[in-house]
Amino acid sequence: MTTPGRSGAGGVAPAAPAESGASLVENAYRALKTAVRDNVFPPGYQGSEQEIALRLGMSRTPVHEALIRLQEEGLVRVLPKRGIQVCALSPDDMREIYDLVATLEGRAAEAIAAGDAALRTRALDALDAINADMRAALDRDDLDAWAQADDRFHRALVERCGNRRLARAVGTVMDQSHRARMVTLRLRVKPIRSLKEHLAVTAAIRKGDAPRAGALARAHREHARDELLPLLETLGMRHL
Amino acid sequence: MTTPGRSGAGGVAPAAPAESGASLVENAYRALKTAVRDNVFPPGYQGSEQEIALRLGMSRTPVHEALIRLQEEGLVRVLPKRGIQVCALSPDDMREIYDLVATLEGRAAEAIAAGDAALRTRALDALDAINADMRAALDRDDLDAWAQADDRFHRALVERCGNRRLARAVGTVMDQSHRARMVTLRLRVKPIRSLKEHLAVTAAIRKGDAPRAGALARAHREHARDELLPLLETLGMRHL
DNA sequence: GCATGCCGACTTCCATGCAAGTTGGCGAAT
DNA sequence: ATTCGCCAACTTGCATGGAAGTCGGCATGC
Repeated sequence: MTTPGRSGAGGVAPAAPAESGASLVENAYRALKTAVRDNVFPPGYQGSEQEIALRLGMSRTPVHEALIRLQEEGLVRVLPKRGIQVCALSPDDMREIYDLVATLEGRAAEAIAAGDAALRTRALDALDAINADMRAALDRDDLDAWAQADDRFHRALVERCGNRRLARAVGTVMDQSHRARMVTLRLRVKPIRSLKEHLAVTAAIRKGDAPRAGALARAHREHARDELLPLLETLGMRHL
Repeated sequence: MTTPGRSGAGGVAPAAPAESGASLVENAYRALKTAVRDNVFPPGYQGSEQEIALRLGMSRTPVHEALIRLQEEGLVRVLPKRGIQVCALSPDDMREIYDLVATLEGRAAEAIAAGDAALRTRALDALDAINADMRAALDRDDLDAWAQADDRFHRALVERCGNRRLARAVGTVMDQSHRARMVTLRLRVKPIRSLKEHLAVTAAIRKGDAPRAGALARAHREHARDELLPLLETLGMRHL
């Protein structure tokens, strides 16, 4: 029941910030996606469409449609007549995700390095700025700012490679794993190595050395995976 | 308008083969996907949810929900209050798709070649059988059978690499481009080269030479792209 | 005590109605 | 002849109600 009386208490989305320009389905989609990403919904199952609709102040229909989209993206599962469930990720899922992302970001770095001057220049401008931000965050020991810069670096890589479908594919699995990354963020050692590897990738792109840029970007994600997976196994995190 | 009077004429799905075990949404989803894949719907825009619902013998709701899924997969676009549109693919879209598929199938071949003996053996059994079928199809000059074997080879590659998300990502873009591939199938020269390259990939996997298997699989798709794209440009196919 | 069958509360599924928005064409004014 | 404005027909967005399915708990039989 979850005390529907006090709807504004601390629920999934406080009566919806709503982004009033969009449709209700869009609002529901964003609110639910954010809620899953930020671990407002734990990985286990949660509630019914009715309950969510109540909390978001709308009817069941737009919630239902938003859930279809989220299911398509692998964030939730709709059990035929039993409610909805937030997908949990096993270590094997994380392996899949890192493998896929390593491959695609490798290709993205390759494509940028091999691209024409205009593409490369614009990408490098963005990457340099992000690298500077990351260095500043490291100097301040600001872990959250570091994580944000890290996200931006990887996103810039795939969004500027000239292949929107590749960027979308990466985005989908990154959404799936966002929650897990946040959980493990503070468990890891100080991520000084990341900046170095980002700089190396950037340098290879600047030189136009496509194979090297690709290999470095791929290796970077593989390092992260090799650091993360044993940690998960050790902590016995079967699903998160 | 498309003469809604003669509903049984030769429409999208002849009163639905229906797969009675599933839900209406699932039926609508499959019927529409098949219709788009098989070019029953031309790339331009088509009709309204109402019309489709009529043809499939159901209400608007399940059709609407199926369309949401198809939109998420990039097959159709729902224009806010104006109806639905089947997505057309530009040559640049085809470039994106081939680039993405080359990358992912390359990685899949690599993973299989580097995988443990059991994985490799099972994959090789499947690939060998498919290669035999393709050879037989070529000997019979059966282009349709060749295309089917080609599809099966590439699907086997990604479905047996041990990464379901990779397989799904490939499947999504292959669905998008299926129609275009069918259109161009008969324009190309006799695809004797494909079999050779498939055999080379298979051999590299058998030897456990992962880098080579990956490079060959990647090159195979790049060859197909280099053969297809100029053809599209020449024929002035801006969208299909 | 333990297994079994039934029932009620809960869920999604789907049909339908109304509201709101867009478009194309017709008529009137210039 | 041309342009502008309005209106009717069409579209999806969303709410709601009934139908069908699933599960947990309770009563009943052993």
